[in-house]
Amino acid sequence: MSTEDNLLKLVEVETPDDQDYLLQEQVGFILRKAHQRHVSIFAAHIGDLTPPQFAALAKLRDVGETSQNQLGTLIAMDAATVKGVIDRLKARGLVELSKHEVDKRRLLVNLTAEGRDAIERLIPLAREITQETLAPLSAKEIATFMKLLAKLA
Amino acid sequence: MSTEDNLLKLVEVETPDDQDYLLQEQVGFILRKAHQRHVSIFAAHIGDLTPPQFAALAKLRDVGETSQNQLGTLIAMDAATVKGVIDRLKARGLVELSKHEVDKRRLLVNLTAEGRDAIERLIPLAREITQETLAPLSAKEIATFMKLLAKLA
DNA sequence: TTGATATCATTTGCATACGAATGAATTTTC
DNA sequence: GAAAATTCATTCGTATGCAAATGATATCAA
Repeated sequence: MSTEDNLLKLVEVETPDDQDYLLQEQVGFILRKAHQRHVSIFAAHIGDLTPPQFAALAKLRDVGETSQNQLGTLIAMDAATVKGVIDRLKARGLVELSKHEVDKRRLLVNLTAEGRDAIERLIPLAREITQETLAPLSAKEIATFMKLLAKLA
Repeated sequence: MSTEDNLLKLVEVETPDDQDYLLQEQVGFILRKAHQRHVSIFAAHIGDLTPPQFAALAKLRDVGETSQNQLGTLIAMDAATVKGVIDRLKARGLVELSKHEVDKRRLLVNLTAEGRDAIERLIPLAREITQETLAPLSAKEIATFMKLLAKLA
């Protein structure tokens, strides 16, 4: 290999050609597709609730009554988004709202009896959703993948 | 360990307790967060274009003129979604639309000169976005993660 | 104590994302 | 070649998702 060839190769390594950019190989693009697939699997198992709605119910079950904002933090939703989700759950009678006695800014959210029934009933289906989402991977691959995915989230 | 303990353990393995369900450990939830983080990184590098808009431009650069539907397939967007994306790109003069001469159903989409300039200019930034998204992982971990993620998408 | 800051919630505006319904054009099938 | 099925695109309705602006309340600091 000539000196010029080596120089060319060096340049190539440090400033990749635009031809090299393949959308289908970028993390962001594949991440978006993987998420889409999961949402689709979710909808096939749980038709009458969205993943964010489910997340709100599941988290309320874990922590009990909290403020709307705090719930948003726990399920990674900003204030504007969580409001819409809670509004819809309230309209369906799955959660109830009340005012914080001391701090009048806070809007407390809690499961209703019906909401509690719903989330208990749905958790087994959620397990299936997780399983089906991970079905293309072996048990060992799942462990590896979850560890790395967690680092990126 | 007593026979009863063993029985209990067996039952537990096959029908996990609802207490075991932790939202923060479910693929779907973490996938959503990882995607959110990526979008946030994207926005920090490329403020005037969204990831779907970028995907449309990048794919048009790869394949040249295509129908709107075909483009949607290539970038994993349904017909309704891709229409909105293309409408906005058209309004900004980055793509142009024309009718297919033979098949009158099809709406052809292509980059304008400005659109081509834009995508060429943005690709280096997109490389940085990919790098920053994957920054929490080592080179070896990146290879493993991308392989497994691709299986899920 | 009051003035500055921070927090909680709401609203508006914009951009995906997708199911379902519709209409137009093409292809398949018999 | 006509009927049936398919494909392409649009529209509508609903649901995230987030930035930015606003208002109410709470906390901090001088």
